[in-house]
Amino acid sequence: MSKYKKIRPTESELEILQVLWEHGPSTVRFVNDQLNEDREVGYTTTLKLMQIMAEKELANRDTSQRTHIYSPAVTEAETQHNLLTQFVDRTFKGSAMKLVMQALGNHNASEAELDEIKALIEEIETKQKK
Amino acid sequence: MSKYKKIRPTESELEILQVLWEHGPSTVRFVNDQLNEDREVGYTTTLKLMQIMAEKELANRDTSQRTHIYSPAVTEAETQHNLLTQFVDRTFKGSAMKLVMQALGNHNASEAELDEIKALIEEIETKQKK
DNA sequence: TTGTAATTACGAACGCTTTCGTATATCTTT
DNA sequence: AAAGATATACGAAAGCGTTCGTAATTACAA
Repeated sequence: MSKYKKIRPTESELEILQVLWEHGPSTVRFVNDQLNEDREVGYTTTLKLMQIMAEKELANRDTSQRTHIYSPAVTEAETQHNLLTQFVDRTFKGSAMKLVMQALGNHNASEAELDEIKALIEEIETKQKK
Repeated sequence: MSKYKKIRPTESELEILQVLWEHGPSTVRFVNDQLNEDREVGYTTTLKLMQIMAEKELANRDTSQRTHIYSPAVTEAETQHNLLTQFVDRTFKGSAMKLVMQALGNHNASEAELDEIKALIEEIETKQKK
């Protein structure tokens, strides 16, 4: 886990990050349009949030043009990992296994997905054998 | 899933619930003492939170004595399930599998735990076969 | 009984996130 | 060039959770 940084985007920031992760570098206008497919958000609201995200270094912005371009400054994987760790600590008192059991038990998993998990378990076991 | 209710305890409320789940019906004094083993919290702070929790019906309180007794009004399992669902929606866009993969990949799992998961997968597969 | 301790009740303040109104600048269109 | 559209900047307010001071009440002890 390369550099240490506690990435803790808020709920709104996470929504925006998800747009950036999915679509790559984007304008405020574009992000706002995406958000508005789910719920109504004012343009300046999104703008403000993205400006804050730039300050916090959750996003980078290119201000060379009049219309600024924002890109994610954190990866989806590391953010998910951080949020997950935090969530597990809080809700499951640190027991990731309890969480996995809950998740597996409560959500419908396809055969393919279960196979994926089995493969992952195999892999972990192989590593541990050494 | 018996009654529908969106259980969304805040972080502080969750801490208190965890004390109630672990120790059963408790006084504010007791809960506050427990919390103070981890971090400093004022007595009236805890009191206030627990009063709010009673209002929100996250906890029940018995006011028949001068010193009120609080008990959890929600179970640990259903609360974890709700928080997990919400978290998965937010952070993994609803893909519980992605979450499981992250959790499995990033945390050290013992052989026994992996066996447990394999057993659970077996069980799910058997059910689906039908 | 009088004072001390413990408990509940209440309200206010603080911090953080979110929302948005308004001002200003820049581009586009006519 | 003027008008309208679009962008950023800024500040303030609203909402929510958390914290705590203070008052009022009840129990206990001297």
